[in-house]
Amino acid sequence: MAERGRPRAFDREKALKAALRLFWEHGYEGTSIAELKAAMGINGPSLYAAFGSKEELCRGSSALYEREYGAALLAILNDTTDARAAVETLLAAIADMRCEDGPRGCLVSTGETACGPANSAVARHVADRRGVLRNALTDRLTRAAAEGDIPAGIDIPALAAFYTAMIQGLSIQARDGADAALLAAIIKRAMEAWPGD
Amino acid sequence: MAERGRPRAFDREKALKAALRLFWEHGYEGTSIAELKAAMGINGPSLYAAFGSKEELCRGSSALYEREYGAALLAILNDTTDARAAVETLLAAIADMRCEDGPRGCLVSTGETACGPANSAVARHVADRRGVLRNALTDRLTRAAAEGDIPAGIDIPALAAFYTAMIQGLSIQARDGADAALLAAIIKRAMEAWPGD
DNA sequence: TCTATTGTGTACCGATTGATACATAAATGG
DNA sequence: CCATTTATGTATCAATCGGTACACAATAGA
Repeated sequence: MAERGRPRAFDREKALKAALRLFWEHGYEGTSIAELKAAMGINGPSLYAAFGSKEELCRGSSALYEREYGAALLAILNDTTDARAAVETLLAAIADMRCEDGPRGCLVSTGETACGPANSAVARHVADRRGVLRNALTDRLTRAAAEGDIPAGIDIPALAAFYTAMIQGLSIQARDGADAALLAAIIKRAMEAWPGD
Repeated sequence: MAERGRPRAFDREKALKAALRLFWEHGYEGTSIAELKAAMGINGPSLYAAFGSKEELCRGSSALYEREYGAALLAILNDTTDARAAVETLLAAIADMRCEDGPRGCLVSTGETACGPANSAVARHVADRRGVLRNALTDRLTRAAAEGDIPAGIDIPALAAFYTAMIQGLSIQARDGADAALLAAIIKRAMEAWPGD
């Protein structure tokens, strides 16, 4: 059974991608519906019919971001055999993140750290995603400790928070335009803090 | 010769402080003139007569921030004899930053990383301030290398960028509500990356 | 007191914000 | 064909945005 009614004239995924790009570059409050409509190539009613509201559109973009960018980060973290290499490769991937030819750095790590009272729900959502990334790091490092990749007696949550902070700092500096060599040097230095080296 | 005309009925510095608090907590785009007027306890014409525009008010708040908060950070950095202690104390001060009972973390380090096209000048201004902090770190570490506090052959700009990234990560996590003990543990870990340890 | 100067309070400006009403177009199922 | 369902395009909504016109109040110098 196919879909009833007039078919949608635009590609939902492509439109979502255009929205993601705008939110990534300008933030939630810095992106207007007018700009979204233009970039997505659709008009108001189509946007609201397909996505509900600006906030729901943002959550949809966030979900797309997780699929298209976040998942790869978690895969690096979890699938790299050596824990140290996993973290180092993760940091390198963060430094290399970019939305097409647009904004650099991790959207979640720097996103909506401050916003107006009316949009606090969006800020909380992004902050929660930062928590997810930190939890993933914590889990991976806990596993590393169990596997002997990290010496006993190391404060794992603190170590995870440290590398989370690195991700956030790298993302800000990437967004500010730091060149790849500098980011690589930062990562090299960050790995000097790896326990037991 | 005293001032002519009707005297101002509000304390300019106090009003600026109230504005700073709002910008710190909600960011430039997340703060409306209506909220500023309410918090500053003045009406539109008084605000515009005294401060010019929202953007100029923000720059004024930024200048106040530098005097009230930034200067102390630079003092720690430059006046602490031992370079390692200077950096460690600086990081601790960042972790401890707070606007009264309001937002935590360094305003500049996390501020306006994304904003709408209309406000890009403000974003550039804040990004420039991040550059100032990084330059101050670079200068201090260059001095440390010259004084022998840091071994020869260390990439000083990279080391400065690393600790700048730490400041940014600490600021984000402080803003997100991380407790002081965790931030202290992050700093302890960050100092493990100090060259030559 | 008179004039000049500056700040305050009200009331309002055009523009933009996020979001819709309504008529019409395009598809499916019968 | 018709009825139903869904999408599009135009035109617009009330609310809020940053910013001001204007009348009046309060000071200083003459």
